[in-house]
Amino acid sequence: VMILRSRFLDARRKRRNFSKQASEILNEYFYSHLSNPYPSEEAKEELARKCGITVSQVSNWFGNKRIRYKKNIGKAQEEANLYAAKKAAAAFAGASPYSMGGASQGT
Amino acid sequence: QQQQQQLQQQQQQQQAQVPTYKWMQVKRNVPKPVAPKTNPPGNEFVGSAVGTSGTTVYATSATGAVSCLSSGTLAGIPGGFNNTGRTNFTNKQLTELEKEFHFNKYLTRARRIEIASALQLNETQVKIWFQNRRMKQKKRMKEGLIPSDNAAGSG
DNA sequence: TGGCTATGATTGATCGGCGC
DNA sequence: GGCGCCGATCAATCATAGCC
Repeated sequence: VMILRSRFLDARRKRRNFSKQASEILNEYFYSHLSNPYPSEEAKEELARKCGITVSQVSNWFGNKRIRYKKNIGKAQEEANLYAAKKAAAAFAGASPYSMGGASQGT
Repeated sequence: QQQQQQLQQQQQQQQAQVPTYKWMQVKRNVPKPVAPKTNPPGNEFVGSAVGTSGTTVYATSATGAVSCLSSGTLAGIPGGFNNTGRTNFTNKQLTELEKEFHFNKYLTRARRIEIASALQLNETQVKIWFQNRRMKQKKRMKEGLIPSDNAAGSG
């Protein structure tokens, strides 16, 4: 048994949760694109940069998020409402902090 | 493709602000929820012929299931299925596949059959393994890792 | 310190598109 | 019309991080 285990006891072994900031960014994108949470390669790169993680990690995050979200359908998706509220609040402000559509070149 | 963007939230219920979108309903054709019947220790006949059609890789007959894993003997046991249908390759099988992979990243039909037979796996499983392997290598390349088996990680 | 949940990574297998 | 490959994704699982 351990033989099979040892096989990959090197990669997932050590891992760290993404920073709160990173999770925030990812969640913001996810819930602001809840209708189609499939970021393009470019969007992933952008997110990866913002979060300070790799593109693969972004892909993993969205993969996990989508699956886990589906599993929670039926339950109270507080997160969804939470970010929906935040989005609404942001709308009032007159800004769209969750618009990842165009590559905004902040200066 | 844009049309998809306009997905149709048909199941839109009075669900607060969280409607059900198409992607939430996406369901993949799970391989096989394993044989519902009980698998008493004794039957070791492994995966039968690979679906020539290609569509259904797994044995169309539920009896085609193999639960070698239950035996617990991992010393060279052919693909052990899980209760989810996911094949659990043994260390030996993986070793052989890796060796072949180092030899050549792509397999020929003939070679595939040989390996599949030697490892007691379906041709499709071997094919899929190689495909995933190639993708894995590409991914590692992007991360900056050396695909070579000679990974000298100093530090 | 021990149990439970949350979370990131891995991986066999599937989906859709492409070229031969 | 079928087959293999690619790229992305799914779905289940593993193993650890994090909290109480």
